[in-house]
Amino acid sequence: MDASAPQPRAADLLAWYDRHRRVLPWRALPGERADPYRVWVSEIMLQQTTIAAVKPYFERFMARFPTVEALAAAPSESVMQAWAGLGYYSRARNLHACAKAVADQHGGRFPDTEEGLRALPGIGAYTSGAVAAIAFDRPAVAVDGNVERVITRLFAIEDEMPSAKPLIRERVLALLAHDRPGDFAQALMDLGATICTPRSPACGLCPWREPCRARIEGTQESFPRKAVKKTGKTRYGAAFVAMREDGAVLVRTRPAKGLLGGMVEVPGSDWRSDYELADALRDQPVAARWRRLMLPVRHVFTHFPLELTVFAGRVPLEMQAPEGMRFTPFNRLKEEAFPNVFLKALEAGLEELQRP
DNA sequence: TAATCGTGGAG
DNA sequence: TCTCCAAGATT
Repeated sequence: MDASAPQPRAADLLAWYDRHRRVLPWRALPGERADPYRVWVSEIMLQQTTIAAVKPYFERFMARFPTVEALAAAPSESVMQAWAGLGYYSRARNLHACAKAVADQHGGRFPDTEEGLRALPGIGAYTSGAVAAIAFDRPAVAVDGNVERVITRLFAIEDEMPSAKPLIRERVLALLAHDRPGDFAQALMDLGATICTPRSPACGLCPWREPCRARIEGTQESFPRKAVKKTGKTRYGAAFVAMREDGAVLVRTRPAKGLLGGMVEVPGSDWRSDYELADALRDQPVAARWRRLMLPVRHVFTHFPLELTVFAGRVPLEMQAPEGMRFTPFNRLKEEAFPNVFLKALEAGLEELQRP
């Protein structure tokens, strides 16, 4: 052990935070009280999602659903549409369920303890701690990817993720600034996001550069330790863009659970690694003279890549939508809760139909 | 414990 | 082009 290395102190982190804290739409200014509703919505949106991607969604969401009561009273289609494009759609379903629980069972006020928050849908170990600390200034720890990186470097924790999680929590709890728990939680995340970055961390600017074991040993970028994860096999499928003579397009809503659950799609086949394109017409939603697009739509999900072959066709005005499907007027397509993969397919299909 | 679950940007 | 990964939760 190197006896000359000092122990990390929360006070040094907070002093850095007071000078360098980021200004964010959901974050209260110094001295202001945080709004639990805004904090909660932001924390759900920020799960596995970058700040840059969240910002426009957050602003639109707040304008559309200003309070937890407004969100609870909204139809689910409206909530899913507001979330469309942001990904991980179970978050939106759980968010809506959580708003209803808060409105109906908690009088419109969020529980102000980690345990109370943890019992709500979509709120797990991280988010319960984050909301408790940030919105209610409770002495709770919020361990996200930033904190995992900062702490594993600070103490040179060799255990692979996610096995190291209990030890990380323990270390954060020992460091916690009990006089400023909310600021401490946000400071730890700001440090990870701006200084203690995954690659090329700015150790020279870090308030914890002296006590950091990894920096002392020169192994910063090797933390946190984690196993390499392998990507799944490519899946293939067909999607059909059927446009009626008046411009309306055939769509349907996906089942509530599973991949892209509760979102809207253009009809298509299952997605399988052994899908045979030669049999694609078996999967057509309605009979039509389909034009097959030469360039497939490529899309990458977390656990597998997808290649979607798009078929585009015109159908007569009197065509009835099959059971479970509907025609959406062209000028209302933008109001449908399409995930990006189906926006890509739709765009490709519509472009094809414009050609002579 | 290990899968599942989106998307876009950075290097 | 490819890999990583971003304020994770659920099953």
